[in-house]
Amino acid sequence: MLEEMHAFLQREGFRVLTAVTGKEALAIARSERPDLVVLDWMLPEKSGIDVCRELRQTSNCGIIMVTARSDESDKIVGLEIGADDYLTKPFSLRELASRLRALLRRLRGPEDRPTFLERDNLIISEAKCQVCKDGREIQLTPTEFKILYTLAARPGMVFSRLQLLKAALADEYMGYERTMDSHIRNLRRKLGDDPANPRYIQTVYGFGYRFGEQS
Amino acid sequence: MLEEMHAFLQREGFRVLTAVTGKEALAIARSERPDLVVLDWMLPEKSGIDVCRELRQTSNCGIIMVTARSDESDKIVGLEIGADDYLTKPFSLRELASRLRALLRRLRGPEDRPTFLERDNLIISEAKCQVCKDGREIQLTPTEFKILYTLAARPGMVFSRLQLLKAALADEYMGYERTMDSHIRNLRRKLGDDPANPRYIQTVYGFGYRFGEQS
DNA sequence: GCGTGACTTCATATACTCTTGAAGAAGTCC
DNA sequence: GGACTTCTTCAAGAGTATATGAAGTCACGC
Repeated sequence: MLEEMHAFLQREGFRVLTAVTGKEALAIARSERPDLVVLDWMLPEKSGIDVCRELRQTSNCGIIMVTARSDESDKIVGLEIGADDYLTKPFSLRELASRLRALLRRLRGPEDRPTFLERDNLIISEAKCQVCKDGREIQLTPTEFKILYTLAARPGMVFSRLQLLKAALADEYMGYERTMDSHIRNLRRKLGDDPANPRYIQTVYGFGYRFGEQS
Repeated sequence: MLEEMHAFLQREGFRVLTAVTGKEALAIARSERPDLVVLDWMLPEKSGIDVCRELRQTSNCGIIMVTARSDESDKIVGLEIGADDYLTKPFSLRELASRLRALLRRLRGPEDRPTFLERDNLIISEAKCQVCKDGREIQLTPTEFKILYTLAARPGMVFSRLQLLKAALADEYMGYERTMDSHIRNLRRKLGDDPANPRYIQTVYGFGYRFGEQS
């Protein structure tokens, strides 16, 4: 079964390493640092559960447990102990591959941002670098766009002026912090935001700015 | 079944919102931005698959599909389209809860450091620079916020006035120590803390202040 | 070159926060 | 209870942060 799985996953485009015992698995995981681990519950020398627990102490990799034990309580133990998914034999290899890909997507997750954000009556499209309000396009400069996108990606979260400048321009930006005030002013004007009571870009005195959470 | 699930997950500590149609689900997801979505394949008006696809365009939330269709190809479609997990009916609610928790663990990501503190009926969010009591936001000044955060990060630990001033303002603060008394007074007033018998910010005579331990 | 648009800086007005000290209340110790 | 220390309260002035308009710098295409 191990060989079958190895061959199939390799054909699906994964780079696969295998181990026969729990000890071996841990050793390989430590040296090779895989993105994903497929773990059988029943292993010689060390149970899959123990391997899972030990792995979790040093690694954030995705773990899918695979086993013949279909008891509900076993599944729950596996999941609570740190596994991301739990498959009961028999299962299809294609399903395993799909679950691995889904998990991988999640692991890589936070980086790949959605291609557009919809907030209130604004649509912010990263792919097109364009912003629409009520269906009408608003012309923004590149810097303004990046600032707005950074803010709108996490509504309610407060960003300092420096954080925003670093996000919008170079990461090593070392200029005048008040520059951000000007960009914010221009953004608010273009978005039709009332500075006294802003709907989109709100000032957080002493900290910076945030994108307003709609209620 | 919807009601049963709602009740069970609520008992497990999740805050649950429900929708009966796909359209409704999308509307709620957009306005409430849930961390997790449990999605049935068969929905009136819009299929779970469509909802999943649309959700993924704007949201990075965890999605578990739940369905009576146990076809391998259905599972694979669901997973490839953006769902994180796929459960076939009948399934146990306890397993669902475990899978939700596993997914949540993954969503919250590698930075295991929580960005907010929850004390008693207060929620102190560092990312949002905002404090809520009983769900209502309390407006604090930057200094007040930093003092409260410092205290609440270590309940029961006593901080001297100077320590708190250095934490909240510059580390080289060299002013009048009694300044802290004013900030504490303002904080207690805003938090609704009775100075004679404070619940949150307690005076330690001769030493300083501490955040009250609750248990 | 010159004009244009994008970004930055500056000066000023305005808004908000922090600090201060003194008086009185509360706590501690003998 | 008395003497002493420490804490709370208060309001006004000093101090700091933000908004805004205008002007300066820079790169790019014509």
